[in-house]
Order: sequence, then C-alpha cells, then structure tokens
Amino acid sequence: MRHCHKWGQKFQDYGFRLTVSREAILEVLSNSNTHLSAEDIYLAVHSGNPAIGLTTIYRTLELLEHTGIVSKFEFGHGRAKYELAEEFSNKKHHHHLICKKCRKVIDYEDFITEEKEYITKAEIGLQNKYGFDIDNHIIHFYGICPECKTG
Amino acid sequence: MRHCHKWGQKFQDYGFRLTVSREAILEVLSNSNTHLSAEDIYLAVHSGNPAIGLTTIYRTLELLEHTGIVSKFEFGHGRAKYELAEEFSNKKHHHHLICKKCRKVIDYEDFITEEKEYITKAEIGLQNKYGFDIDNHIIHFYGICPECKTG
DNA sequence: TTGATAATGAAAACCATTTCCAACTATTGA
DNA sequence: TCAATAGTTGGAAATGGTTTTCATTATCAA
Ligand SMILES: [Mn+2]
Ligand SMILES: [Mn+2]
Ligand SMILES: [Zn+2]
Ligand SMILES: [Zn+2]
Repeated sequence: MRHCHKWGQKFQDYGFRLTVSREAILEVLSNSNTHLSAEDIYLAVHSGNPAIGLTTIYRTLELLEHTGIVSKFEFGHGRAKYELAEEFSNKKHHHHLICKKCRKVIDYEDFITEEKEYITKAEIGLQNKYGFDIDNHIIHFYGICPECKTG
Repeated sequence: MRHCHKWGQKFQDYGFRLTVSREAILEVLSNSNTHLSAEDIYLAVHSGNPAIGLTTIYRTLELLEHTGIVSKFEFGHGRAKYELAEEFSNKKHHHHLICKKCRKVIDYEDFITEEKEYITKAEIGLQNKYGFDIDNHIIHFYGICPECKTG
C-alpha cells in the first residue's frame, strides 16, 4: 500500500487497486475546497501527469462514488460536480445555496443542529412507512445571490 | 383566451401566446401524477397531435419552468423530469424518496409541518447571512427501496 | 517469471438537449 | 381588409458531457 490515507483502505477493501492515477485524482479532490467537475479534475491531474486521460477520471469518479469516498452532485448546470465525502473531508456536514442566475454554489454549515433533528425524524418515519433503507439526503436552496441582485 | 385554466392567465401575463401545442403539453402534465421526461410528454402529446415536435416540447418546458408553472428536477438519471408546480397542481407540497438501485422516485408528503419549521428558520437565516433571495428548496432522500432489498 | 486479471488512453459512440433556419401563425395598425 | 411585424414552429444539424469499445499496459499472486 503506497500511502496510508484514510480512503486508501476503504478503496482497496472493495477490491480495487490503488493506482497512481487514482491517487492523483484523490489528491486533487482533497486539496480542493470547492466542487470539481470531471474536466476540472482532469486539468489539475494533467499538470502533474499528462498521461492520465479523461476516461480514467470518469471511471475513477464512478468507483469513488460507488465506494462512498466522493459525493456526486447534479446542480442542473449540465455537468456533474464532485467533492470528497463528509467522512473523508475536512469539511463538516453541509448543504448548498445555489444562485439561479450566475450558478454560484455556496456551501453552508448553518442550522445543522436543527436540520439533524428534522432529518432524523423524517428518515425514521420514511423508512417505516415506505420500507426504504435511507442512507443519504440532499438539501438545496435556490435563489438569487447578492451580486446578481445588484448587478 | 381559449381556456381559463389557472395557468393560462399566468402564462399570458408573461407575454407568451397560449398555443395549441402549449395547451396540449400542459394538458398532459396536469393529467399525470408522476414526473415526466420531455420524451414522455412528447409521446403523450403525439397521440393526439402528431404534428407537434420534440423541439417544441423542450422550448415550452423551458418557458413553463421560467414562469413557475412547472418544476424541473434532475434526479441524476440522465434526463430531466417535470411536474406541475405546487401552485397549479392538485398535489400538496412534497419531496422525493429515490431508490439508488431501480431509480424509482416516490413523492411523500409526510413530516411537512416539521419540515416547514426547519426550512423557514434556515431560509431566513441564510438570507440574512449570505444575502440570497431564496425562493425554492429541494429535499431528496436516497436509499434502497423494499423491492430492491429483497429482489 | 509467469499467467490471470484489472486498469488504461484514444477514438468512437451515445444521447439528452440546444441551436439554426426557413416556413408558418397570430396580432397589430393602417 | 390587408400588409407589416413579431412570435412560434418542426426538422435537421450541432453540441457537449459522459460512456463504450478495444487493443495495450500495469498490477498482483503464485
Ligand atoms: Mn458542497
Ligand atoms: Mn414530485
Ligand atoms: Zn448569482
Ligand atoms: Zn429500487
């Protein structure tokens, strides 16, 4: 095992090999504090290792999402965005505030205590009523950001 | 004014013409109680009026979303889904429970009282802190449905 | 080493959505 | 009534993010 990052073990536990490309992609994701598109990651990885192709980025992201190491978001802007999952990130549990005009996405960590209370109650109730095993949720607020209001 | 549907007025208030195609599309949307893709709507509309093209479906849906008559959802399954907005639908305020395996989407209206309490507080707080004008929110729960668990 | 299996890059395919454009339709004002 | 104007339309083509294909290469266990 090359590195002993927290994600490395989990990834290998799934039977996947921790290759140079895959580590480079995870490196980019953990050094970023925003949401990255596949192309963003491709360009960043490329500067250190130009041999890595875009196909590998997509394939790796699929595995990382499947293993729960990264979270994939569709904000409705035509391309998926990725970020390290809560468990592997230095970011806290957060949700998203999205400007409908300029498409800016803000991470916010406010009101998480109140949220947790509501989410927990809803999850338990929905699991009982609909028989789902719920393991994830998404909350997005949509509006117009201050820059777009005045601009 | 051909019909006096609640949406007709709003649509024309925006300066758009209420054409046969557009009414046909709205008719399909209001007779459905699930989320429809552009192609779903195209096929349904086609049975009554084969002259209406897919391009018109997309164009009309864009206008309807812009005027707030329909809501557009990206569940992450490759195609957008549409449903009549709360104000024009006979459905109540609801959110979505999504199976990660079979991609089934369940509308639920449970825990809306508790939700409203949390959402209102968060909206006000976020508007103050980040200066956004928030007018919409989305809550999705992801998990595995009972059929996919046993199947 | 060796052989089996997994991972890779480049090019091509895919496919939902958008764009273009020429024809058509509704509205307006002489 | 009749243009002139502006809005709407369908089909074909283009777009662009993502996935598939396939031949080659890297990894790992024996
Ligand atoms: Mn985020
Ligand atoms: Mn719904
Ligand atoms: Zn903005
Ligand atoms: Zn299912």
